[in-house]
Amino acid sequence: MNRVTINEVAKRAGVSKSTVSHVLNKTRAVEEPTRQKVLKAVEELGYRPSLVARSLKSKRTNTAGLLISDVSNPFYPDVILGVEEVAFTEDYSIFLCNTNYDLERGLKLVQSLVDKSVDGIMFMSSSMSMEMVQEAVENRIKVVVLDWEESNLQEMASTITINFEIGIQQAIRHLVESGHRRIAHISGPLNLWTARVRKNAFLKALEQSGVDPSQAVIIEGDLRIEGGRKAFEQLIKLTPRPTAVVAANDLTALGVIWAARNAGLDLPKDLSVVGLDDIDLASKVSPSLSTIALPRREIGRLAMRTLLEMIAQGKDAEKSRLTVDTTFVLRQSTERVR
Amino acid sequence: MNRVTINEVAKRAGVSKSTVSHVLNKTRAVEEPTRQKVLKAVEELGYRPSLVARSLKSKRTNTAGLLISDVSNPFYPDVILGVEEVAFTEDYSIFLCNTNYDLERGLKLVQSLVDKSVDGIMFMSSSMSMEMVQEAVENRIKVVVLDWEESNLQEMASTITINFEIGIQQAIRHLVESGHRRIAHISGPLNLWTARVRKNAFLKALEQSGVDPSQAVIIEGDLRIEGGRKAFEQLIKLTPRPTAVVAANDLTALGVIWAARNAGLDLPKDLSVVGLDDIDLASKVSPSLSTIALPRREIGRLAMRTLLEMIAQGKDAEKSRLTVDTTFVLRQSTERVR
DNA sequence: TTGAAAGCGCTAACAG
DNA sequence: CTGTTAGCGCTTTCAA
Repeated sequence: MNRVTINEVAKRAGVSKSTVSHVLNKTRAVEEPTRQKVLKAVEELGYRPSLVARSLKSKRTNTAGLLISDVSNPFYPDVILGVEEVAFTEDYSIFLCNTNYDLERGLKLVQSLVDKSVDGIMFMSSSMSMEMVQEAVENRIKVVVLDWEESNLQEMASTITINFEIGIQQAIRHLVESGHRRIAHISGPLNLWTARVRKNAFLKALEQSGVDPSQAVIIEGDLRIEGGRKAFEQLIKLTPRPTAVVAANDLTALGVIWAARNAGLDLPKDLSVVGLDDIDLASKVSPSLSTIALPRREIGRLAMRTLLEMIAQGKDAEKSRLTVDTTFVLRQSTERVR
Repeated sequence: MNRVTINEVAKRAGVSKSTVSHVLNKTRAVEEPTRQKVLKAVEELGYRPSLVARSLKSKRTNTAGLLISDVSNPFYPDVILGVEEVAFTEDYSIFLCNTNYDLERGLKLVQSLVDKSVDGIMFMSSSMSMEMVQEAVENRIKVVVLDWEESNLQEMASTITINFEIGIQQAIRHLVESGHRRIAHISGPLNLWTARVRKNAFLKALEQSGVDPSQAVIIEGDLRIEGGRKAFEQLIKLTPRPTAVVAANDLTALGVIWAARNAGLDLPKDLSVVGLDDIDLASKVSPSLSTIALPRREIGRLAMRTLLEMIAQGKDAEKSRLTVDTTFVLRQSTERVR
């Protein structure tokens, strides 16, 4: 009734347990007859090696942590699927951790992953601190960080950077070509690095399209629907009112759209809205959302692949610098200004 | 640079490692001065016990698996949050596994969880097999199953059952009172137990509201948007055409709504649609979706709590039978028939 | 009140 | 080619 161990297999096969270990791991040559005896015993007893025992010895657990802000943020599910897709092929299991946008909670989660000796951690929460990364690295845990930058991060972790500039540029160019001049931006919380990056890309894109960025309206949101709603309340009071708004993510954009509709505006006639992320929903709401798409699933795959490479390299694994591009997707929430 | 072990702590504190272990786990009385020495050494060295070593001895890993169909199905994120909420308080980490609606993949994932000696598994995928449950139970792993029933499941696992009848009844009653008589149902794949349960609840509710269930139209969907679209294609061809449809889940309902809109129907005037799940989206699309709500987050909490109880009880833990209720939520996708 | 020592189930270096 | 043995880092008897 108890889990069968390597000893019982060895006994049944009439060999030593090291032989059993070796045939199972193909780690040294074994005479065919002996091999067969072992395999037979394994089969008959239904033996499955205990990974925790193996981990104690080998210092590898075949597990990795994935730290995200909040699964119910539609940005993440596809990323998770990408991670799992490659994890599965390598027999890795993924600990999913939601920081709930809370730094303290995030740190506790990381510590718990460290205690469990995961082989690596993918940091994808927007709430990040160097402390978390250090905690991992000091314990020889490989780290991949999505879309974050800090002076001394580079030497500790691989990074995946999202090139927002390119997609945002396309979006702004489209808006300007459609006659928009007063274009507002609803950013994420500006204490987040990634929010600042997007904001700066926005300003830069304005300039490149010949619009004076110093006049641009920036409203700080929270990357959620509610923030979009609130931002709209401010937006509506401005004179002259912006004719277009580029939000830091799709949820914010949807918040704007729904608030605008509640306020009796006719979208996109009265206001053009651009999101960012291209979550599933974006193509399905009405009006469908023009947005800046990013390859979420591919990001997940890349992150896990990168982690596996670092793990395979061991000790002083190289840190890779990856970049993924974004693209403007034109739908119905943007229109030529009248 | 290497992880510090209990031995180094013992040496530094000038005590035996068993003493260190005991003060850390408060598992036997220790003289205050000795205790302080140990604590000091722990502090100075930044010692953190290795959970994998501990697990090898104690047979508990403080990890659990959560098997779902697919994170990008909006039913799951809230459930996950509920699970994690209680897991976090007990220092449990959760392996998230997506079966992708694939039985074979599901079994492999379960085996991998078994190999990693998780303390428990929560089965919440719609693609289930007894083989998976057995695989877990045979290895003394505690099991909680959501919304599934099989003759011999009861003795192996705790179950959480969703009482669909109550919510579906409310929905049907509302439709009938609004004048609907030709009410169709788009079910999930009828090889799934839970799809059959909902279908039967639908038929029963019709009868209770005085509509002949033998005349009812049932179309099989796939619990996804695409299935809803396809079902609509069939629906539209029927004469007489149903005036209302109750879908097996919200995604299906949305598929119907969007297909109907594409086909030029005016909703809800031309067709009343009821979903099931009350995903976030339901309240936000237009027209907003009348639906049968279920307490997703609470389900997650309950599942994890149940699992923890079983784990705490050990050996012959009691299996609990829980039920959660559903409720009809009236929004704009249903209307009085004309 | 504390320590020594025997494992938990594996892997791998060493010997034969 | 195979077996013996020494750990991995803990917990927990058993003795002192």
